[in-house]
Amino acid sequence: MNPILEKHIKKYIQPSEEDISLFSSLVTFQTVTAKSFLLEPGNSSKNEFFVVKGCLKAYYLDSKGARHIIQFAIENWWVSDFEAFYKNTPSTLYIEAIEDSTLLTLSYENKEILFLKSPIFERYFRILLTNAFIGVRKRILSSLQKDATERYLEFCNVYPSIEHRVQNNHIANYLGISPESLCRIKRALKNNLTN
Amino acid sequence: MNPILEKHIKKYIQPSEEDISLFSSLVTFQTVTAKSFLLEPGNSSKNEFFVVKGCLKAYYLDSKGARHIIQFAIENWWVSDFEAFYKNTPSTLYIEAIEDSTLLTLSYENKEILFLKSPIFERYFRILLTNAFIGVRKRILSSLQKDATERYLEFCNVYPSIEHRVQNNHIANYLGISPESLCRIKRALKNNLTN
DNA sequence: CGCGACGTTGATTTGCCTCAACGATTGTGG
DNA sequence: CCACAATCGTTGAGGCAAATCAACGTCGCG
Repeated sequence: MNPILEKHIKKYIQPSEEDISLFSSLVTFQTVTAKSFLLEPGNSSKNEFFVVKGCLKAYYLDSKGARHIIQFAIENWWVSDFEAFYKNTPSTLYIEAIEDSTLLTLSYENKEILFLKSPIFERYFRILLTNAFIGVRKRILSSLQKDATERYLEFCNVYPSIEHRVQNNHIANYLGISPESLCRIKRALKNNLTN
Repeated sequence: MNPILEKHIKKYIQPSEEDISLFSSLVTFQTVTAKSFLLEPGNSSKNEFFVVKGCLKAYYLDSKGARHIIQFAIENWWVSDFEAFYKNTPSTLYIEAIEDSTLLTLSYENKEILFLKSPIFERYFRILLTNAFIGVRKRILSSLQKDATERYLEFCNVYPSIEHRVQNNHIANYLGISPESLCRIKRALKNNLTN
């Protein structure tokens, strides 16, 4: 078993040796270069990815072709197309590597096998999902009640390490503002610091 | 077991008779009048509520005292303060009945007992959470990429029944716009239809 | 070296908020 | 059951934050 994932699992549940080796046998190790696609609409492979090292982005294209980044994934994050994964609907999500990355891949079929043989992992994924849900709820609240500057500062707090790893227009896209606005926000903040 | 909840459960999993009667023994039946509070900050009782009949709203008050409705709950919805429920942090959420409602209440302690004795319900709640997560993600996308008119139309599609059950300013609050704006949006839409 | 992608800056426009006033509807006590 | 208050919905005027449009500088790369 990959030690990073094992450590992550043991933060939430206490699996037996057998549980761990079962999980280990069901995931596959993978290294990808920057700009590789792990998921594209039309590609029907249903996988969840655990980021051991590197950085990914998950985004949708809307009906006008505009891109909307919904999530970044760095070390210790799981990322997948939840909707396609659980609802058997065609995927509309792109998952793309921003940096050269090493990943563990868990297929839909293997996840079902995992749950059947070691139901303790239902709990693991339920807890992760709860945390993700709480985080997304917070993001809704801030998108509704906070202005762009506040949201940018919040982003910097939540993802201090990402801030220098992804380009400006990706962050602007995630925050739902234009790259020009983000640029002006950064300038205003810098001026405030030096005055 | 309440037939409405039993039907809801059986949409997602196949529990045994014993599972169902265990669940039934762990929830309590409750009727409340409109404007009753089911959860308030400071009230440390940790419960999840299943709406058998009626309508609730869940909202936060921010540091400036402004209210932000994060969720409506009607028939067949579960509602709770996820954050307090799972993280043992003090609750900052209000859950309030909009209509006279009948509810089933599941306490934190009983939910843990439920999971211990009938782990199949881990799966039930994991699936519900996944669906909720997908819904909240969609809401983020629309709050970031769509204007107020589009968000209102989306709301009407997602909650056609709620639209006439809750007052205008609640819907505006949920959408993150002012009641005045929502009023103007409705007028503009009506004019478009008649022209 | 030259091309393309990205970041920066300014000018203008736009969507929505805030404030204020007034009409409609609901709820309540006499 | 009516009268009045309180709450909610509607409309207009003015202001602000952020988008859009356009231009230019900079950096990395074939």
